Amino acid sequence: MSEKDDFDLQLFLPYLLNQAAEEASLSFQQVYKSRYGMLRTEWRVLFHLGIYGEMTAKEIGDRAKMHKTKISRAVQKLAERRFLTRVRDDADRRSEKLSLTSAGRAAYEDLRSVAAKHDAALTQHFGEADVRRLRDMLITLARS
Amino acid sequence: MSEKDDFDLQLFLPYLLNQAAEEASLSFQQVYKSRYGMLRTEWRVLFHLGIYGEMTAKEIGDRAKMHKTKISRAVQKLAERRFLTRVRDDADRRSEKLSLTSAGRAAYEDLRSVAAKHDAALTQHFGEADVRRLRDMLITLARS
DNA sequence: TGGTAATAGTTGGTTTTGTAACTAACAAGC
DNA sequence: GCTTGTTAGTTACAAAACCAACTATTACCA
Repeated sequence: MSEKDDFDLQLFLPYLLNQAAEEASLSFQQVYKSRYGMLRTEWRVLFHLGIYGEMTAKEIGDRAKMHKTKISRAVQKLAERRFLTRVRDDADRRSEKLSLTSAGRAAYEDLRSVAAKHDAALTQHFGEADVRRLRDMLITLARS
Repeated sequence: MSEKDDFDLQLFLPYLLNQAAEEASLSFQQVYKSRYGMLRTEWRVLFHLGIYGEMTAKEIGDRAKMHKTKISRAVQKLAERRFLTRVRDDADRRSEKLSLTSAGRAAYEDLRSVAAKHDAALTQHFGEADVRRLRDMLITLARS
């Protein structure tokens, strides 16, 4: 029928955020998928180790708000591909210290530069102040 | 290792958008899931029909950028629950005109009011101009 | 200490998604 | 009309996510 409802789905923040997130992730996804056969959780783990150095699965999960089963499987994949090594933590033998191998670091550095370029491309049409404000608001929304 | 990398993952737009989208969707998700046992694709289809009235699966998919298999499954679920009816289109007998039943409309109206309140809650800490600019930028990102 | 509870991480089974092939209907050119 | 190509929607199989139960270890505390 043609009577249009007044609710604007396109402006509903959860919907809009999702559409933007999906679109924004697409081109980067193609790179880490085609170049390294990675999934989203895997590049995220890779990046955490690349950026922060040695971490445990728990620490990564806390920081990225990802469930431990996702992390566990991503770590397995990355370990199989020799992108990271796992060393039992002597201070707490339940957990393992994860860190990148040189192959892992090379992959990270490659993807990091792709990510930086991609981010710049995404924001190039906006003013600098707007982009700063956008990120601020997104951070606030992500924390709430 | 403790040398911190300079790349800031928390500011990387695809990552940040995803975190914000997930967080922002959470409370609304709890409602449509607990109250109607729906999945994301299902409330989206419901909303499209609620807002725009009679549509075909194709039209919904185009507008929401969702794959036709997702739509097909969501439509099946909603039809089983008697939230919508499917009438073969005589002008093009491959497709079906979908529209909400009164039960479907009631569910839509209920969720629409939840959505509106939720959206207001999400944006309440920002200024009006900022929210407008945020939505504009997200729309741009979603389209690119 | 010893016993209970909490935590790090893994595994198994179910649900959901993604992909490709399929059916039925339409379209266009000859 | 007939052939070839396209499109709407479904289905089947594979990949991935989700959730709950499990092991091993540590923490708490009487």
